[in-house]
Amino acid sequence: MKEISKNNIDSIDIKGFQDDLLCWFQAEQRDLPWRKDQDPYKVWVSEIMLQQTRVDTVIPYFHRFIEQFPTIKDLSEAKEEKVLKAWEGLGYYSRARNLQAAVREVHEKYGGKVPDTPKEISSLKGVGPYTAGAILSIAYGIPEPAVDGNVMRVLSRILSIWDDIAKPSTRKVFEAAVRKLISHENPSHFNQALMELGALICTPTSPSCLLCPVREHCTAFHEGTQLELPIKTKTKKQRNVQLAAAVLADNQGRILIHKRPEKGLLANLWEFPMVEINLAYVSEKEQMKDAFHTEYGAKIEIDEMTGQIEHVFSHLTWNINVYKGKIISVVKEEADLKLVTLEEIKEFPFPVSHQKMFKQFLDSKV
DNA sequence: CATACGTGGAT
DNA sequence: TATCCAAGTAT
Repeated sequence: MKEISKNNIDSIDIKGFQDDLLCWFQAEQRDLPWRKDQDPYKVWVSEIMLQQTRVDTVIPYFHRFIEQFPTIKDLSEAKEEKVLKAWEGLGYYSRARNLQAAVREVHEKYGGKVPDTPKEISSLKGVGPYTAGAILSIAYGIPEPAVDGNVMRVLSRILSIWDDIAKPSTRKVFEAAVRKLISHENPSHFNQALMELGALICTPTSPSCLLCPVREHCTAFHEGTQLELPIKTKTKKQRNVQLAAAVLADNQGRILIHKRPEKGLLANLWEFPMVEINLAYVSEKEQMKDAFHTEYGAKIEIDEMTGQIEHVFSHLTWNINVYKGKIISVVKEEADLKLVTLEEIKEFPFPVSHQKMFKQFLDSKV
């Protein structure tokens, strides 16, 4: 059935395809803040923020980030905590830390100029095949593929490519296709147009084929297979973790916060102390007092539960029972543990789940 | 290669 | 409500 369709890369009218695509992009492209100029730094920041993240979500973050860190030098010299605070709520926080590390490398090793070769730019932390191609093409006009989810969806339909786009190896198939199709006159607009088409017209569930500028070049449109493509296998389901957290105050009303480890989930963000709960055990409050003593060296008193938080990540779910309590003593006063006032707490980067937790705590006081 | 890594919006 | 997702990368 599917074998009937050839991958039409060799029969497609490449020049006609490029012209139709580029003409459409020229007329219909969205007015986005990172399209104001081609500053490689701003292109870079936008591409990192846009990884697995919607345009509408990114826009306000991009404005604030560029205002706070306008240049490579500014970001290089910033405290990591400030960078994470600027990233707070965007998710995938290693992006922010990798971006700063890479920007520092560019500042020191390349005199502040973002490198313009595939080899050099790909060696930077957080810059993978997609981002390397995006920066090279958009900022420097170099004809490199920038294959993201949009491009795979669009080209799977146009060229009738039935490979499973969930498999990492499949990206290479699309990169090879882009190398044949890309406009050498305008690689920047070509790559952006492919993505823009995926975002505006060639959407996952209901593509607007009748509005598509390249439908006459599209195998799927001719064969009516646009709703079957791309092929993407299911991901497996995630696990649950039961947790208990506590917003703990000392006798001056200061709150105890904890800095998460530098690797792994929500690395280097701050949180309210939290412990995993073992179901078949003594009461939750007793379990918490024990665990808080072991983990944080804190002697505490747990008062009432102020709420519950369910937080769904891409790969797991946190179910958190949130308590309020008092600090009797903190033995382990180290760098990852701080007592802060309600005013100071605003300066620290928290995951969204803990922002919600803090709101519940404030509400419970009135 | 498969899995970890966040979040909020769409259907 | 459940599922999938949105301009991916590191390990």
